[in-house]
Amino acid sequence: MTLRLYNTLSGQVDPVTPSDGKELRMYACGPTVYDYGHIGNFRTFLQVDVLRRFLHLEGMKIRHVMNITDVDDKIIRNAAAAGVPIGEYTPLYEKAFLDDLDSLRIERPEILAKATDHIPEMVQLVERMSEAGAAYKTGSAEGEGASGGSWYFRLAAFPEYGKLSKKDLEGITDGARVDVDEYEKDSARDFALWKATKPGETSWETAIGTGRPGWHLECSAMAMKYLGESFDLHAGGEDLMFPHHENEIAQSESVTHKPLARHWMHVRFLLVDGRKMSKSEGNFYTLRDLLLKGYKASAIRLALISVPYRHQLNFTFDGLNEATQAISRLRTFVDRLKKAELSSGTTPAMQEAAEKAERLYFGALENDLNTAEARAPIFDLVRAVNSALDAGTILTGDRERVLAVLDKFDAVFAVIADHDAEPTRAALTWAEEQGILDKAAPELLAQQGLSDEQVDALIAERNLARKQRNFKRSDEIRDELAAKGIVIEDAKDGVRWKRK
RNA sequence: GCACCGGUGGCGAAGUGGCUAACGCGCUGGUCUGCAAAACCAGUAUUCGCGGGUUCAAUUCCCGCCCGGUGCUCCA
Repeated sequence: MTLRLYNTLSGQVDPVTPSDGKELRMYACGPTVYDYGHIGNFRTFLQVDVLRRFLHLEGMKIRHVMNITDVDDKIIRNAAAAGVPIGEYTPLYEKAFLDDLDSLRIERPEILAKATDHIPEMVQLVERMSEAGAAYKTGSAEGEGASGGSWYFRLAAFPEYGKLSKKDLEGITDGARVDVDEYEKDSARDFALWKATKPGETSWETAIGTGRPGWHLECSAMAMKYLGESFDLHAGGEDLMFPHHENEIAQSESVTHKPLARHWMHVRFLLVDGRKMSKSEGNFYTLRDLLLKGYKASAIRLALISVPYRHQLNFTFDGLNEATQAISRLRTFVDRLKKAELSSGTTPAMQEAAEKAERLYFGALENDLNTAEARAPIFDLVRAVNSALDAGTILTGDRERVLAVLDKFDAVFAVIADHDAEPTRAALTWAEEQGILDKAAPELLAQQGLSDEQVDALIAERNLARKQRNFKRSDEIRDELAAKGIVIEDAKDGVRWKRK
């Protein structure tokens, strides 16, 4: 009954447990808010969401910290290009990021920590590293009252460097592909902790000089502030393993001499159409791009979580369509089951089917979050129950049991309960504000323009036509609605419709 | 170049040293329907990149090759 998760540090699948026996303390690297998030970003955040949702489902308490990097080179560059200070530039993208999390039903971490709110903690950490002989300052302005000068981490002071990514430092020659002595580093591989700034650049005046933090510093400082010097789990995209996480370890452990995190989880990158996603390849998609193309947030979520986190996911529009259909099947099923008229009682067959599905579902997720395997028993159950509904061999107690299993599925997958209207509407509103409404799918716009009342009116007209056996007119109406993304189902107990 | 991951039906994707190789999507036929849709049933991989080896037995282990991807540099 415990999640076992691959641990990059140990190289094996280890149980995930809170070291204090009460609350799991985890840190997951968040975004740099300089642009809108793309599906690659969200695959990682989504898989971390699957992790935390499953831990919750298994009854674990979590304290999850995520950083928001709101100062770095790209932000400074983009803000300068836009002609605004970074403090005016980043809030826009920070809000966009949080809105996108909501769209994808990614639960908010307990603590969101912004880099610029934690400069004192970072400065303090540099001071501790300096005392430990792991950090040094360079630059011509060195000396009393010096404001310039950058701080670097002295790799030579941390022999364990490379233990996470299993890199052999011996094999990496100094200066091989590193900027050569840009700031007079002792060793070319030493990394920046604190960057000296030129006059006019964004900077903070601190005890260690005037400048701005290096990227790796914030995560060490904030993780330790909120989670302690040693915590349970640290997660992020595979690219962060080296150098980012390796550097976090070096910064923290060189002063604490304790493992920063016991367990390290890394989410694999995705491909798009079989290639690495990049703007130059033309296969680069933000969440908003996809919503405007008419894909539902739930379908995007399912497509991005259905391949286990340690496997490369090949993202395609076929895959998105598949996810759309799969969700439709699940929602149609739940709807049907809830509305079915059943007699009271339970049947052994249904109870057993539900029990089996639940057992296999939990087993698959406990085994390194195998989301692909976890889906299978749920669909098996859906088929079995649909069959029973057809045959009339299911009772009210069975329904309760089956719905309870589906709830546990949705507690992690979060795709059955329909929250799709709002993200789509928000994306359209945003597109309008940006003046890019022409990028939206025509069907989407048509559907938005059709109110429930209008649909009901057309369906009433169609019902009348059908009663008069005027099938030509009734089919016309059905086609008309279909063109606007409305699907009609003539069931025994009446007509149902839904927005596609 | 060095290192790592993967190649399973039309597509996506699990899985295991030996029962009929999950599940989803798609497609074909049937039931139901005015026709559809939904749902159910049946069919859809004599076979798991190629070659060799280990084994009573390999898709699953080992070796080689081919192909795809990734890391070694900012990147989720």
